[in-house]
This record gives sequence, structure tokens and C-alpha cells, in this order.
Amino acid sequence: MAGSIAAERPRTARGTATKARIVEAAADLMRAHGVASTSVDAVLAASKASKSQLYHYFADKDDLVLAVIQRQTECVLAAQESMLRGLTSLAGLRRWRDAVVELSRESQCAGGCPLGSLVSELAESPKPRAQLAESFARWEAYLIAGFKAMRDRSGSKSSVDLADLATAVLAALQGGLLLAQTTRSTRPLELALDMAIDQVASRLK
Amino acid sequence: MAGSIAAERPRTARGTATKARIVEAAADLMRAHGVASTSVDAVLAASKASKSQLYHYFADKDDLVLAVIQRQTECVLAAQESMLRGLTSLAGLRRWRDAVVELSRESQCAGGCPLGSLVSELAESPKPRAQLAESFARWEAYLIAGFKAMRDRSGSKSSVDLADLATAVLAALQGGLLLAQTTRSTRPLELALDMAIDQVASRLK
DNA sequence: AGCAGACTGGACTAATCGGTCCAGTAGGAG
DNA sequence: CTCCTACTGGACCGATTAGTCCAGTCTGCT
Repeated sequence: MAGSIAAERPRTARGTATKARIVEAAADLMRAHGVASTSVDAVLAASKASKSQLYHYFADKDDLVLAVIQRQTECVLAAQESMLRGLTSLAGLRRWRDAVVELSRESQCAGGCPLGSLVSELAESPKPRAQLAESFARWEAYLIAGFKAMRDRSGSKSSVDLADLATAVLAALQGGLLLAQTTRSTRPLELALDMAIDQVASRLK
Repeated sequence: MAGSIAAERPRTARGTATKARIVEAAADLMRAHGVASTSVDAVLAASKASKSQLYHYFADKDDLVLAVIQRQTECVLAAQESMLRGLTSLAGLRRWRDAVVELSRESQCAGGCPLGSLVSELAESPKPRAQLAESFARWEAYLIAGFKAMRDRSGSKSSVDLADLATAVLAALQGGLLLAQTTRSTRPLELALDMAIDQVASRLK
């Protein structure tokens, strides 16, 4: 039913800007209020676009949701990449922790993770769920690369599975953000990430 | 706006049964499809009740949502209480881990945590958010009690803050469930909980 | 039995939803 | 300048939404 007609790609600079404006507004609204309770009309109002513009670039609302996932993925991964680049020591991992906590604090712990907060609403729909799974896999890949650099640098001969380690760290981050969002405090996030760092330290020793 | 008129309490056995049927159906639907995309009509159809019945017991949909949170809280805490009762050793904690993983496996990792999956949609609404925060606090209390029993039993003189430990463990559980729901595999949950158990073991030593 | 009030069924409404359609504008290529 | 087409504005549609209302039925109490 959804996506049967491929979304039109913009062919001019103006069209590209319009499409981007729509996706950005949709991403903000959906992160704040959830996917289902973000109406197409609200997205239009926030992006100052008209209905025909939205349906010119997206087959339907589901198609827009996929674009939002895509956009949030690129945003999160870009931020993570810059925070994890050159990660070669536990001290670096602790700086990453502090940066993540600071990011959460800046938004008063609202919204949670731009990707994680989409999961519960979209996990029963095959396409969005697959997209989110791939996004998390890419995120883990960054962590794995960092852990590998840490292990190489330290000359450790630990044979721990770095992918498993990355999954556990990502889970701690997501759970920490979820509890932080609920309690409106960065404390659960800090505790979860500290636990994750302890785990990395002991497993990479 | 919401809850200005207190929800009527049922005064007969029949009324009590009707209200319970409505809440149960709403809880199931909201867990599966999300809060916003569960319509009142769908709840009515699933519970074989009529509109006047629902609005006899609930002021509005928001009020019904609060009742759903309440119900899910009692369900989760009852299950956790029975799994955590008599927790006095690491071996017992591992049995708890296995039971939680098994529960997730039984549902094909769908739905996630009955409480956690509500967070992202409700965290911006004051009353539901406060309810969820209290529910998590009660959950942590069970964990704290278990950790205390473990520490007393083992004669450990660790001075670690048991509340912080419980928060970290709960975060691992929530994050593990979120990733499990996304990847449709219990593996992230297992890894997150193993990490949490390692943390308990090392902090309680 | 009979009464009061709790409970129920479902028609109804106004607003909002996602989505369609078409007439009109703008902007790059020749 | 001219034409083609990408792009835009917004009226419009049927379906669905949360919520109201009232007439009728059941139930516990005396």
C-alpha cells in the first residue's frame, strides 16, 4: 500500500530546499510529540509548505516517516562520528560520555534519542523497523572501530567480541536516555554510561 | 483540560468488570500499536463495550491512558516481584536475567517493555510522565531490596550506592529491550543484562 | 414488588485526519 | 523570447477521530 509509487526527487535547488524544510520540520515534530500524533497539516504549517508540495516529494505519510528516520540517522551518526573519531583510550571514551550527557542536558532530557524514541511506535512496521535496525548497526560500527583502535593502541590481547561490547554500550546509552527522559534528570544516563565504560575497561584489559 | 472531572468509580460488580475489560483491551492495543494510534473505537471493539461505557468510567482518552499506565505498572511489578523475591545471590540474579530474556523471547521481542514503550510517546505530557517516573522508581526499589539482601548475605562491606546500581541495571534492561525490539533478537537484551550483572558483581564485591 | 441510581447501546456531531486534484507560477534550456 | 516542466497554492473529499447525549435496561436495597 505504502511507497508503491516512488517518491519524486527534486530537480531544482528550490525543490531540494522545500523537501529538506519539510523533512526537518517533520523530524522535529515527530521527535517531540511522536510519529502518530504529528499530523501532515502540522508539518506543513511548521515548514511553511503546502499539501501539494509534500505529496509531490513523498508518496504518503509513511514515506515521509522513512525520510525522517533517514535524516535522524545521518544527524546522529555525524555527531557520533565526530565524537568517536580518534577514540583510542578510556580517557577518550570518558570524554565521549561527557559529551553525550551534555547533549542530553542541553535539551532538558526531552525527546530522548532521535532514533531510539522512534522505536516503540515503528517497531511493528517492517520497513521502518528494518531501517532503524540498520541505523543502530551503523552506530555500533563506529563504536566497534573505536574499541578496535583502543585495543590495538593498548597492545591488549583480549579476545572479547567487540561487536557484542558495542551492542551492550549502545543498550546502556538507549536505556539511560529513556530513563533520563522519564525522570528529567541526566543521572540515569550518567550511571548507565559509567557502567558501560567499566565494562569496556574490564573486557578490553 | 484532561481529568477536570474525576473518573467515575464503578459501584457494582458488573461495572468493575466492564472497566477492567476496557483497560485491558486498551493496554494490549497501546502496547502493540502505540498510544496515539490506538483509537477509542478500537478499544471499544476489542473490549466489546460501548462509547457511553467508556466515558462513564473515564473523563477522556488521557484519563484512560493513565489507567493503562497504572495497570501495566501493576502487571510488571507483580511479575518482577515474584522473580526478584528471595534474591540473595549472583546466581539468583542470573536466574532473573534468564527469566526476563525468556519473557522477551516468548513475544518474539515485540512490544518491548510494557512501561518503557510508553515513554517516548508520553514523556512530554506532565501527568503520564510523572506516573511513569514513579513506576520506574518502584521497580528500582525491588532491585534495591534484592541487592541489599545479596550484600547482607555475602557479608560484603561494599559501600556502593544500591540505588545507583539499580538505576544502571534498569537502564541496561530498558536499552536491551529497545534494541531487541528493533533487531527482533534477544541478543542485545542478553548482552546488556550480562553487562549489568558484571557491574553488580564487581560493585557488590 | 418497586424504586433509585448505576449501567448500557448506539445515534449523532464537529473537528481533524490523510490524501487528491487542478489551475496557476516560476525558472532553466534553446 | 518561448516553451517545457518542475514546482506551488489551496479548495476539496471521504474516512475517521474524540467526545456528547438520551432513552432504555439492569441491580442492589428496602
